[in-house]
Amino acid sequence: MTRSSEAEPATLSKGKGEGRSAKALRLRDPKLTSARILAAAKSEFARKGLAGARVDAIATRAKINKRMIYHYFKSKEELYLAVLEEAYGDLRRAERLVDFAGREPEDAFVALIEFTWNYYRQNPELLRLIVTENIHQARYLKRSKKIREMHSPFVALIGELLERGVRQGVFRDGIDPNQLYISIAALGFYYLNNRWTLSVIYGVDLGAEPEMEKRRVVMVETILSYLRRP
Amino acid sequence: MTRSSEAEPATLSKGKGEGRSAKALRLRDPKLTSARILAAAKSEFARKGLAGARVDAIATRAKINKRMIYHYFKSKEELYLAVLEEAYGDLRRAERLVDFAGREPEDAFVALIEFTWNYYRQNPELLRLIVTENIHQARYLKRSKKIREMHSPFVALIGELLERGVRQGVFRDGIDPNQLYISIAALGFYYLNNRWTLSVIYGVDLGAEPEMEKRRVVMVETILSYLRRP
DNA sequence: TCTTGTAGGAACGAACCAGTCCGTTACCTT
DNA sequence: AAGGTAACGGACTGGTTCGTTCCTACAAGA
Repeated sequence: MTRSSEAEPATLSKGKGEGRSAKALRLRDPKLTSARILAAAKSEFARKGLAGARVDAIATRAKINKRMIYHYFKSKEELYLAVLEEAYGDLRRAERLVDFAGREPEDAFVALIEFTWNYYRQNPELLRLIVTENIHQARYLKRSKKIREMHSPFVALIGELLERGVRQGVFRDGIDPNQLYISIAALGFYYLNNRWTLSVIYGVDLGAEPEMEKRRVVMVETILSYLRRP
Repeated sequence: MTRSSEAEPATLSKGKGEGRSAKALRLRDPKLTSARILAAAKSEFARKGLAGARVDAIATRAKINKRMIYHYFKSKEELYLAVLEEAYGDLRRAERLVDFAGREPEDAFVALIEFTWNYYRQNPELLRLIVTENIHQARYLKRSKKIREMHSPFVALIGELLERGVRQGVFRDGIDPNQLYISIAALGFYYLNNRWTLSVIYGVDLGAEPEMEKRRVVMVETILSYLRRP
């Protein structure tokens, strides 16, 4: 019953150091194991919510023993919080990578809106997790210290862009950056998250590409109209 | 008929030696009982989601025996669907009661936006239920025949208002009523539902009145800017 | 060499929980 | 007035689920 089992565990090369060389096939890989648990948990929690998620299902999906979940994360709830933190962290990291240098305010806003839209589209699990956490009135997120440190770079950026736009005479004055960012998020988030019930009510598949594309255009136009000086 | 229902059943005290005498005291009241179950279930499902809700908790809250839940509704899931249908029905009924007669297009839109905002504020449970149902990708709503018949009167109204506004030269052309209604809903829905996590992230209580009022103003201004001819 | 951390398997137990059995009683119809 | 049915209740059950326990094994760093 030797454990030659599957192919190699992909040797998650996470850095440069890597002094061990020869032993390519890692039988024990704490980072990989906990990463696998996290990935499986993310999927399960996003799909079923906190109460609906099954720890056994996460173990099966991660192809590890359930015991390992309690080894790395103390409880179902701590695992859930870890998943949340990771998902938010990924978003913030992606936001920081967008390059707005040298763009005029209006162009920058278009890029910002489209980044948000695309990120939401490509990361449906993040949206589900946020929604789940709001059902719990952010009870778990409140516990997290990491989250509070993870400010979005977009809010400050929006502040700067608004200022420049006003100085250039293209944007109206007195817009609140926080509220604006919420509006941008809202127009995409609501659509993507609620498209299931909306599709039933309207009798249209809002997840289909033509409808999705329409939404992107409406989002951009709505925000730009609001920004422009009347 | 002499359906004298409505009368107060209230007294559930059966230990009393009080003779039966007056027939006013109803011990059995199917309508009231199932209404109580529905109300309790609405609260429980909204708070905990479908998986998180406990049938026993619903029974306790409704002050009835759990057996009655299965008497009136066949299962937890059917009860959940009944709750959803009722919540949607209430919304549609309220929408139909708004009077837009004689208003100019722009005023009518303001009224429509504010109605939506106020209704969402006053019915947080509806939002939670919708969110829960979307986690399930509208699996239960799809089963419902009632829902498909419950078209919102607002979509047709928006179509008319847009047309009149365009004819009057105050609105821009080519706006999609469906997308517009989604935008209006989105700006309020997202804020109210996600204010828990957003408050943690921003470090501000977005549920406080000054912030809520700011939101209302932003909503109206955003939509009107989009409507107005550039 | 020894210690600690990583890993798997199997099964348990206690709590929990949706749904049912079985019996009783109020109310309506005839 | 009788009889049937719908409304109700207490207690229970069979299955599930989180978290644990006991056991074995081995990898790697000290």
